[in-house]
Amino acid sequence: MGAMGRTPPHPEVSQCDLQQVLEALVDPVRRSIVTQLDASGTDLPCGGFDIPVSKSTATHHFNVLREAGLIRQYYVGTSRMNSLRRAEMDEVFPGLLDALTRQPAKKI
Amino acid sequence: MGAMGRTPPHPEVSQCDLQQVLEALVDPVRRSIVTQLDASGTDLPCGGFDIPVSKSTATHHFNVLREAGLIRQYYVGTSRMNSLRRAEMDEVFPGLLDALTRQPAKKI
DNA sequence: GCCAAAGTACGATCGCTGTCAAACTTCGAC
DNA sequence: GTCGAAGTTTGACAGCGATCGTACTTTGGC
Repeated sequence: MGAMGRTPPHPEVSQCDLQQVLEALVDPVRRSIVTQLDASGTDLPCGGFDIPVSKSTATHHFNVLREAGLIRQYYVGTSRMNSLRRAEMDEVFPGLLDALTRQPAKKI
Repeated sequence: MGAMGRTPPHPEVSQCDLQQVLEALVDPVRRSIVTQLDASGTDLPCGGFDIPVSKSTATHHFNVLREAGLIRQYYVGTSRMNSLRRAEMDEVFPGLLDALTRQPAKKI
């Protein structure tokens, strides 16, 4: 058991910052990740997304999303699973994710 | 009558792009402009906002907001008035401005 | 006509961030 | 134990965009 076995830090819902959430969502790749998560309705591993970037760049994007409070991450084997914190986000920023995921998920 | 007398180009509501709108709203200064416009309920001249930037920078921000479709601009004397295109935005991106202006307008 | 007020246009700068490749770590399967 | 799959870490790089000062334009008031 090493660093990979521990779950990374997640912000509390109450201390989520709108500015940080917006900066996370303004990137097309990250917004696509959120949209895909929302559409799938299930948790997905990092490799389970259709995004046009390298693995290291993907890692970066997932970190930004997690630090903003948008997703929760946990390990299952070697896979890092990603879960959309939908209900929590709706609680703090009602209507925001609705407004963004309502849009047709454009190809990026 | 010169360049100042003509109204600058405004995008149609139908051709407003979510990505562009998000990029416009992610900047704290611009988001503050939108929030102040929404709160005031009236049109305001460029000089009528509480924003911590120079005049030339302010011009840039207003241009970005206009090109994204968020505000409408027209001249009254030497003043350039700014009007929030609230209803039109609500039509294309329902809930978006609601979610953003609901937040307490933080000091920037 | 002259001047001040309100913005605009133009460069220049500077920091941030998205990107990748390469090397590394961890875990599961065999 | 070896190997491959899945991610991470690190360092480097490139491009964008927010910012400012300065010079300029337009308009209205006197």
